[in-house]
Amino acid sequence: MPKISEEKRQARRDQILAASWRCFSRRGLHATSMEDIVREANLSFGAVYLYYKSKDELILAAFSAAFEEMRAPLVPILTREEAYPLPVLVRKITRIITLHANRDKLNFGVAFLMGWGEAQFNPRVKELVGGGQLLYREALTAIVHKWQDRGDISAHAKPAEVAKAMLSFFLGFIVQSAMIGGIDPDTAARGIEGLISGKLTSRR
Amino acid sequence: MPKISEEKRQARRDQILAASWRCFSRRGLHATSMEDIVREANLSFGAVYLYYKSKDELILAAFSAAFEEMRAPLVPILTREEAYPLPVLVRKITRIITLHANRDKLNFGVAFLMGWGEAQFNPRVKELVGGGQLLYREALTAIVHKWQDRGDISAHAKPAEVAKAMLSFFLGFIVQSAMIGGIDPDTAARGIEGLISGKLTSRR
Amino acid sequence: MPKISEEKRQARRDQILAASWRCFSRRGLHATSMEDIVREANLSFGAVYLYYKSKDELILAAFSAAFEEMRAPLVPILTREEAYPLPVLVRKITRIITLHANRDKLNFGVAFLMGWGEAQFNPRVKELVGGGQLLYREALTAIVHKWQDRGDISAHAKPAEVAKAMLSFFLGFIVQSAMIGGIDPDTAARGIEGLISGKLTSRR
Amino acid sequence: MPKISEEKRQARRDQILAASWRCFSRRGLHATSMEDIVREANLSFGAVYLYYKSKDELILAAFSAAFEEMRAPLVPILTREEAYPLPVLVRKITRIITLHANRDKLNFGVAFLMGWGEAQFNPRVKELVGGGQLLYREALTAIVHKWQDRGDISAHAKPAEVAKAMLSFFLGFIVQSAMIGGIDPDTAARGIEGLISGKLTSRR
DNA sequence: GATGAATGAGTCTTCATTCAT
DNA sequence: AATGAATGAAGACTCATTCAT
Repeated sequence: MPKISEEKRQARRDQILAASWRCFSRRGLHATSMEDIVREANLSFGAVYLYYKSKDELILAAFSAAFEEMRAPLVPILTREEAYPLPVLVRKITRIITLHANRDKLNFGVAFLMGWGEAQFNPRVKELVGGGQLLYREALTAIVHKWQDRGDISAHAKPAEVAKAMLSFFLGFIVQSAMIGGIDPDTAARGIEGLISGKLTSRR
Repeated sequence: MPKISEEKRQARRDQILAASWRCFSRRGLHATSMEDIVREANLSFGAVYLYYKSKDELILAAFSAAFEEMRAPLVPILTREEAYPLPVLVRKITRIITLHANRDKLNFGVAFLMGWGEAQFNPRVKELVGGGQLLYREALTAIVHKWQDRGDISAHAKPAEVAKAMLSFFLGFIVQSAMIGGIDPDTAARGIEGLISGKLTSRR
Repeated sequence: MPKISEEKRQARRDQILAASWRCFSRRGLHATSMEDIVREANLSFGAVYLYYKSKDELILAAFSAAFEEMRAPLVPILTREEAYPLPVLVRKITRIITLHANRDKLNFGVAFLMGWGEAQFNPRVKELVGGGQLLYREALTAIVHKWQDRGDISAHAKPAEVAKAMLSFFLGFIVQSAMIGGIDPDTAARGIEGLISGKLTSRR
Repeated sequence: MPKISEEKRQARRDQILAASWRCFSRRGLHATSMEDIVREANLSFGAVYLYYKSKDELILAAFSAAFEEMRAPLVPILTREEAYPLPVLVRKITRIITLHANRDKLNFGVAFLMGWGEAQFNPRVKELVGGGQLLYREALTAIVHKWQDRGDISAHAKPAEVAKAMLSFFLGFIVQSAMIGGIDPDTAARGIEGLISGKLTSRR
């Protein structure tokens, strides 16, 4: 059987994935039918099923690609030898999130919330997305360590806990952007800056 | 006149809503069929449709009730005359979120992500949930004002921006809890405390 | 059991029938639900079923009453001692049909076609309506006899056949009025007059 | 490329339409379920919906085809250069109606009344069927003109009115045949002949 | 490799009728 | 007599997936 060349094959997969995202971001996962995708990709049912063996497979591949794409530009920021100070970090990361959410003229912000919603009842998506979040959490923990070493934050703070707080902040930025808007990288950075500007610390 | 009493009627509505939530939190919105709900409520199709005129109506009512239930205990905390200091506020709010997410032996944490996912393509749910978030944002803005008045945070910070940062944090707490866990009210409070413990304010 | 008085009972039946016709003529037989009728009559399900034991019963009663109502004014015209000449007869009968079709501000013309359509698969309605038509045919036959006796038409014509032709004409008047309009009693009378104005008779 | 050929496609549509008519003429429009049609056509639900996108579409297509089929043999008779005399015209037209009503071993006479009944509350069917009737009316008007030119009927008669009277007669023939019978092309022709055999013209 | 017609279980929803009160 | 909440079978339609060509 004269198999198609590997590049051709990958190109087809990409074409299908791209079409899928256009559909998914337009109508949502469940409202998108395989027919929608087939049409959007200008392909046939048979062709799509040749490359992805089920709709679930396609959904998984779509989220995998999407989160992978966003991970790429984040890595250098998160692993930078000299950790960025908090407000800078916030601005840089939220900017990447925002860029990613609006790439390709797509309303891609929905993708995150769509993915999290799907993850609640789709173990494979949950593992995929959750796995990514765990990695971000670790990267943030490393940053907090550097801050502590550098004396930027209290030596008593537990890096893992601070990282969790930070991760929350970034995830929430995504939710807030998609749900009610009114927040952008600069706003977020200044907001965080304001938050840490005082000494509310203890008193409790 | 066997016209049912208003209480009886409300009881039925509650019964159906409760059954719906059991189904929704078990299988998700779209994977739950009307038949699932009908069975779970020990009722007939006709009876359910007597109280809610469509599945969409039921979904909307379900989210409306759920968010309302959480709003109730949140209000006194957010509107307290003397604003709580940040870490205390964080602990109190995240505790309510956590309690709410685990009430009735339900895995209710999924409800939030489910709702946000649904909201992306369901305008009525979006309005409902988004409207709630806007109110929380305003309440948080008022708190930041009090902090500023009290000298807890810099007079230069814009309350609206700080509130947005805080709202992000709470929303992200929900995401993180549901997706990867490892975070609880105490962890969150200490994490935030650690974050503001330094003087990273930097001029970038 | 203190049965309701007979008049009261009849009044209720009439009230239900009137409501039914309002619904039927608005939406058609099948698109009208029992609930529509119940609401239109300002009654309860139980009440309606107390007087008519099924929707079919109600449909039958409705047609029965409707055709009865139209039969009343037709009888004196059809049984008049001295038979009206054809154009006069046509004008009088079509006028009654038209009046009947528009009584009570109802678009009642639909009732005929509705009834005939229903009759095709509802034997009881067919018998009811068909029975009426047979009677009209007989009455028309008697008229033709008088015409023949009087010398108005050829002695060779068979009265039964001429009556059938006339009945066709009246039934078709109903169809044409309801479907495309453009015909009224005067038009019909003049049309028939024109038709018989020549001597196309034979030649064949 | 297994894209089905246009003939194959048309054959399938015809197969479905034929099955539909068998069902419709057996049980009526509303009593026929899509499942009935699916079974009668020996196809699957999906297949039927592949060719007709809703039951309404199918109903419309069915009537469209049915009325088209009858229109074909009627046209040459109605547009004949030398207009047939009335009794001949009546015999020829009613014969076609009768043939059409009994084609394919179907009780197809019901189709007309079914269609008119449906038309009362189905605008698209009304337009379809009504449009056809208007065309027949015009064709009949043209015939009456020829009769007048030829001196067959009075020059004072208005052709349009006479045509309306004639159309009524044909439509009524359909009703009478389906409802009570006892009428056939010969009877109809002789009946009309008898009707015009006199000089009832009278001035009322 | 590629096609798209075909499948049929599953979805939401309606509605005539009943019956406890 | 009268009420209207409740029933549940039946209806129209969708859509992920397969497979003959």
